[in-house]
Amino acid sequence: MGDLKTFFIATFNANGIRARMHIILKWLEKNRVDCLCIQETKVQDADFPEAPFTEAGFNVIFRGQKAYNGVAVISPHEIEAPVFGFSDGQGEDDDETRLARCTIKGIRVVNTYVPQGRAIDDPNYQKKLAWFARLKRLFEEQYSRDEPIVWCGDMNVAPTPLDVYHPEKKEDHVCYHVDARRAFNDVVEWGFVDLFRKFHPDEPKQYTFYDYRLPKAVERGLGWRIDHILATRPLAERAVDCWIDLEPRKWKKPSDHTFLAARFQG
DNA sequence: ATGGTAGTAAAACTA
Repeated sequence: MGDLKTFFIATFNANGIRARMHIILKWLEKNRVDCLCIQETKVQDADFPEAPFTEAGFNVIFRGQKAYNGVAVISPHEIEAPVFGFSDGQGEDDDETRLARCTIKGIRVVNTYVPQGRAIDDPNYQKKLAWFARLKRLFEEQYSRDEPIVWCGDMNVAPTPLDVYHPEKKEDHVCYHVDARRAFNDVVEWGFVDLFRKFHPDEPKQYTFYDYRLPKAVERGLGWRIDHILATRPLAERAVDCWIDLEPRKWKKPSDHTFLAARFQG
């Protein structure tokens, strides 16, 4: 159990948690996080590999479905007030397998796997834009920008031209299109600070996702920064670092995403 | 040129 004045959080799109257990457990051994948020667990709750986490001393909450989506939160501390989905009484689909919320060490954690959108002329893209708007409304109605909140996960948005390779060719991509960036930024502007950019304001080629289908994508720098950790301003003032950890990419059978971590102090 | 690989879970579908 760490000092109550520090908080260490990370986010990881596992792309199938059962195929990534060796990576997650090894990373947790090396990184004594207070909270790890996972997306794309791709497993229904009955088959979730809970025991390896509890045996290693972690609490875990999860909500998944067969083959797609799925979120989990792992912590050595008590995971208070877990809620899956928006629980806002607004949408027909509550998206419980894309949104996990809880409180850990007095910090409200929001873990999201934002819909990718498929294509800008696909109805799923409009659902993506609406998803961000619904999330913003959730923050407006159930949260305060003055309290310590961390919003993290796979946002499926590269916020600026610095955050994707060949941005000039990505204007019609669902993860870079102007409307997707605006929808994401609208939520950010409610009251969040992008912690990676707080510490690396102008660094190019800092990516969290490399498509499996592109040969030697990491070596060639063909990536996207679409996984993010954001904090409300009072909490962001306590942040001391935020970094992309590419080491797990060298381990066997890595995910197409990697770990993004942030540390708070004081 | 519109591919490519990976996970899930059992043939496509999603990313």
